[in-house]
Amino acid sequence: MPAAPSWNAYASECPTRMVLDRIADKWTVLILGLLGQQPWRFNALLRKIEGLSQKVLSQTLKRLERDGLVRRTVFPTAPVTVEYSLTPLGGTLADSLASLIRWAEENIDAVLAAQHRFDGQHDAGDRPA
Amino acid sequence: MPAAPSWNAYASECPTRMVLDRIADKWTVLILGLLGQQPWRFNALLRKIEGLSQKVLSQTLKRLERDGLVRRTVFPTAPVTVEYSLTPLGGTLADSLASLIRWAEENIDAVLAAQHRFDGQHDAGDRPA
DNA sequence: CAGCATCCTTGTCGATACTG
DNA sequence: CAGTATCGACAAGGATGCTG
Repeated sequence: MPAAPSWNAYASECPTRMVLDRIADKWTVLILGLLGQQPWRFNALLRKIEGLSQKVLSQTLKRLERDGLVRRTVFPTAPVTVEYSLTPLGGTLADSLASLIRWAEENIDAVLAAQHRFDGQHDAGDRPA
Repeated sequence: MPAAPSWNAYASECPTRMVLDRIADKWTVLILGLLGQQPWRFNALLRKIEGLSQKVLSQTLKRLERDGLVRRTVFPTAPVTVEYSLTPLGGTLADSLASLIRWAEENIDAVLAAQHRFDGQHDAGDRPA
């Protein structure tokens, strides 16, 4: 059934909501962004993505594996080596997410400028120091 | 300065992180997804996006306005009418986000199937009932 | 190396009530 | 209609320590 089942992400009980909630996540975007380039080992991801804890990395990878987006490959070396890579399904998503990262990096200047303008007018009430 | 300042979203203190954190948000994706089609009024958005509370909608819209992605237009009718629309900057992002929603709606079947397979093998330990 | 288990601190969000 | 204010519940996330 490649047909359009007309899922609707705007309906609260729609399963797409769950998926959207998962992929619309800062860490997921960054992780899949890296996996889109090449396979990575656990600790390599951890070092690459600053501010990410093992706990969250572990959780997120497990979820992504369960969702069929990431493949976990264990090499029976000593000590054990584990490699994470994209599945074909994950590959179709990684492109969209990479474009998000690119957007952020390309438009951060404009966003920062907009924030300054906004804070100048609406005299700072709730902004972080 | 259209040049590449080499921002890096993988550095924890990089401002792009903040932006990424904001746009990689379920509600932001859904909201900008709608605004990409046409302008919307506050309560219309609220009704359209099931499960979204006024508080979160209000917060999110304010942030998006501050980031220069959304324009808030007040019409001096009685009672006052407020319309939310995309700025040009927001427009460049809305396309990427719309593709995320589309991905979710198109691939939800594959994800659901993967979850079943996974849960069958790794005997359910942490899944929600 | 690649994790899991635990504690405990945040903040995020939903529900409710009130204002211009 | 378009919000703001307050409260309380819940869960995500960081820090730490331990395992195969």
